[in-house]
Amino acid sequence: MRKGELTRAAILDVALDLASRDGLEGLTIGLLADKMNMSKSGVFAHFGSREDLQLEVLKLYHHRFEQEVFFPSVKEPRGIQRLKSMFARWVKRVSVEVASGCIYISGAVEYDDRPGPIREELMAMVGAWQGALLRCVKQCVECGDLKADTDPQQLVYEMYGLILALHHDARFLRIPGSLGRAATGFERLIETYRNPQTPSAVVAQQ
Amino acid sequence: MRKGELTRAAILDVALDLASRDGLEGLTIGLLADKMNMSKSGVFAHFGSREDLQLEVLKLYHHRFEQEVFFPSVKEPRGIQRLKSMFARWVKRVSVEVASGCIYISGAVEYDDRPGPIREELMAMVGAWQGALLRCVKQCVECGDLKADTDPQQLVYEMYGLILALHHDARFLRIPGSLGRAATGFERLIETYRNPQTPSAVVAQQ
DNA sequence: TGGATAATAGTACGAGCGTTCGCAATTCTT
DNA sequence: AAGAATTGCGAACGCTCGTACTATTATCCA
Repeated sequence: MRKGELTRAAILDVALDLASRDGLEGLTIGLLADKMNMSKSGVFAHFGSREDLQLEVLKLYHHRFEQEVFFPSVKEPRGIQRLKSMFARWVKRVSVEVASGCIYISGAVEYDDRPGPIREELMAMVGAWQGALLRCVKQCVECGDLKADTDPQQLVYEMYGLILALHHDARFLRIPGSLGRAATGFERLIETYRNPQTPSAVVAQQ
Repeated sequence: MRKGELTRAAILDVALDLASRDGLEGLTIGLLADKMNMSKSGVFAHFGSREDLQLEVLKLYHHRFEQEVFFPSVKEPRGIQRLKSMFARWVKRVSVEVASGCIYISGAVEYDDRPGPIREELMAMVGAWQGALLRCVKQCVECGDLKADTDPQQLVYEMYGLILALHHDARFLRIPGSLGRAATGFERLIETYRNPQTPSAVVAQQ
């Protein structure tokens, strides 16, 4: 690996930290150069433009999210167990991000009315994650873990709400115990949609 | 009313629009002056600083929120009816803000890690609203509309999550039908916590 | 090890930011 | 209507931003 690629990776790593804290839109080349003990132009040269830098940071974040949340969960068997794993890892990740900030969430606010490639990329990523959740819920219905009349979109919507509330209450309002409330909310959610004819689901409930 | 106060109010009105769209941090005096067909210094003179302007915008938003959501709801009789009114008006307000943006929500992301008077003010306002919801839920428990073992904080948490998800899915992802999902989620929520020994609550359900 | 190539620093530019200040124009008051 | 007070404009300041260009230094490969 050449030196250039190495420093580029190091820059992106620091940039992800900064963007998590201040938002993608708050990410600035000057501050990034300071943190890297480099000149502005030295940092800039690794990316064609600030927007390219932001896109790379976004991709890096997505990659880490997949690595920490998605991939370990799809190793779990289909059904409620996998869904629980997805949510648990998601909560864990966000609860860590309570200190650093979640780019999917802050990005959703920053780019809800700012067209361009970053918005497109962000929408695609968040959409992909919601899509993965949706597929998992549908599998839960198919295999009988959840009621047949379950509305998958509705369930995903409410799961997302629990995570957003966690981010809001824990990171912004600094209310203690938010993590437990997310977990409690999820359990109640699952309980509502659980198929009473499948006691095996109860057993699978660790 | 003197002319100065009149233009000041007009400026704040436009500023609220801009801040809803671009966030409080994205609110800029130059753009505001353009929209007002005034000079930058002319606009600036009405406020001691940009931060003061932002604080005034925040207060104006809070006032409108109270006017549209809170005050009409406290006229409803205590209990589940008032809670339903609060949520319904809240949803209605946010669904309008899907086009313009909600400052409570965008502000929570913008100022989750930015200390200062704006964060303090914002936290106080959001805290006050959550406090009002909390009191209302407690009254629901006291008057028997909701189960005695209801955790009020938990219920408020989940209500907030439904609203955040609405803002996220409708404004950022532009998913149709999100409004209905918020309503459905709330109904399920109430159903879970409803006191089965109080059929009167079912009657009150419009 | 020497020459080609890549990586970084330095400087400068134009734009936009919040803010200051002095002056002109308008509005209010009596 | 005249004087006083308020209101708004225009220009300028210092700052930071992203970006372009040039020169110097470090790294890679034969």
